[in-house]
Amino acid sequence: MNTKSEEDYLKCLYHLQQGKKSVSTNEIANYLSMKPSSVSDMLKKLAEKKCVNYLKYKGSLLTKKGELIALSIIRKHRLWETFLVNKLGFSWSKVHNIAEQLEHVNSEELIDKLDYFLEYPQIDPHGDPIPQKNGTIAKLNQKHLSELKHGEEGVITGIKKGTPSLLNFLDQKNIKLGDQIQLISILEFDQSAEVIIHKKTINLSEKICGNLLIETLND
Amino acid sequence: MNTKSEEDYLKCLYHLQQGKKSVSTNEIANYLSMKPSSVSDMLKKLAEKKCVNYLKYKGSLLTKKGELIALSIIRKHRLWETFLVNKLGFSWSKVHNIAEQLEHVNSEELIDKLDYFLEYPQIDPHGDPIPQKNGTIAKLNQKHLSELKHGEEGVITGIKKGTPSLLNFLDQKNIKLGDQIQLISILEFDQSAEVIIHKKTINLSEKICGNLLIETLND
DNA sequence: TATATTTTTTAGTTGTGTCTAAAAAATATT
DNA sequence: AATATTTTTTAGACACAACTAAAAAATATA
Repeated sequence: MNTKSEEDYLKCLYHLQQGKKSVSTNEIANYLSMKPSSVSDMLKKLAEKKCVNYLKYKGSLLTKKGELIALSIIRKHRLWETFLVNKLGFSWSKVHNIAEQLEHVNSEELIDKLDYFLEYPQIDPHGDPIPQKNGTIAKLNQKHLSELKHGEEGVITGIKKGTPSLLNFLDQKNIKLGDQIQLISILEFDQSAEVIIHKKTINLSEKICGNLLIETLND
Repeated sequence: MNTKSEEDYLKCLYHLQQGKKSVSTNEIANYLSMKPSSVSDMLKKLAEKKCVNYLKYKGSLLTKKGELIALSIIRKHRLWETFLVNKLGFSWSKVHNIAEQLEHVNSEELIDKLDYFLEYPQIDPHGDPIPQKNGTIAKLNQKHLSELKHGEEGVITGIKKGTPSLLNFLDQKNIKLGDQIQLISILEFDQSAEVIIHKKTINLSEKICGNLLIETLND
């Protein structure tokens, strides 16, 4: 078992190392709001536990073992966020701090049962993919709504130009960041989109489609 | 805010002090599987925080402040246990350790929303009353099923004589400890009981009634 | 009541995870 | 290449919450 602190470092390393060949001590300190000396200490400890490849003065990277632990914590974090939003009715933006605490609760059975209860979600309310139990994780890719294939679904994760009239429209339709959306078809005569959102089919104009950013699972 | 450790001591004191005028250091140490010296240290600390009335060599009792904190943690513990059993499908007996972790998650909004999601339960799956947000808590009283008033409901919290044939019967009907049960009426000619359990009405013989212990909220 | 036993507290130690300050290594500048 | 700057590590301190061992107080026993 790992302490809460160790788990925080592993998760932090996972996020920082994406697409890099090494993560510096200062980067970690900055990300976690700690002093570099504290980070050095912990890296030494995690290296001894074979969770991190750490070369003095050269930076760090997760080992396979460390990466799997990090992914299991990210999995817990994102499942709990999904629970908080979908079941308890929290808004998208208020769940992070609570999930930061819940992610450290230690029980494999709990997470298995939560996953089942949530019906094995693939994407969390922020549009980030939820790692599977075995550590696999889908790649992210954000597109315009109009770029989706017919039938493809995703999560609304951004609004390109947040003009008041657009925000008003979305508010009126109760469309929020984090909502699941599925493209049915693009109508040829005006390029407007038939979509399913909140289990209802509605039509969105070309202009609106172009301003909605959608996170999907596959290319 | 209080540390996990402080919360554990306050909760422990709440449980130990029921019906007593003081709790000894050794009792606490024994309950928490710690050494008396560690307990002395913590009692001094909690006394400084005005959570405990502590007289050297004489024992301890919670202050009103300490009691309210203890009740809020017990409230969280019992709401989470209810969630684990009623929503995630855990069995009655496996939820304690997980709830011990979840009870330390700190977010008032989380507990409010969980309470609503669970439809404001009054009793947890072990038949213990759930403290209200304001710190009030119902008294416990365990009765035989046949002692309930008509229409009264409670939770099955014990089986008087666990003979194999009775356990078999309960197993076959899928009746478990922690299940909610409501008495409709006692039939005069054989003293058998009409009850609602799992949303269905069934009849239980006098003998079975006499062996089921039910926790109810009121006298 | 004097002594023995039990309970409780105090004093000092340990491990974890943070910190500050100083030293060492790596990198940038002249 | 020598020096200055930045980054990183080491060394030592501190808070927390546990521990052991010894001292002190309370209680029981002879």
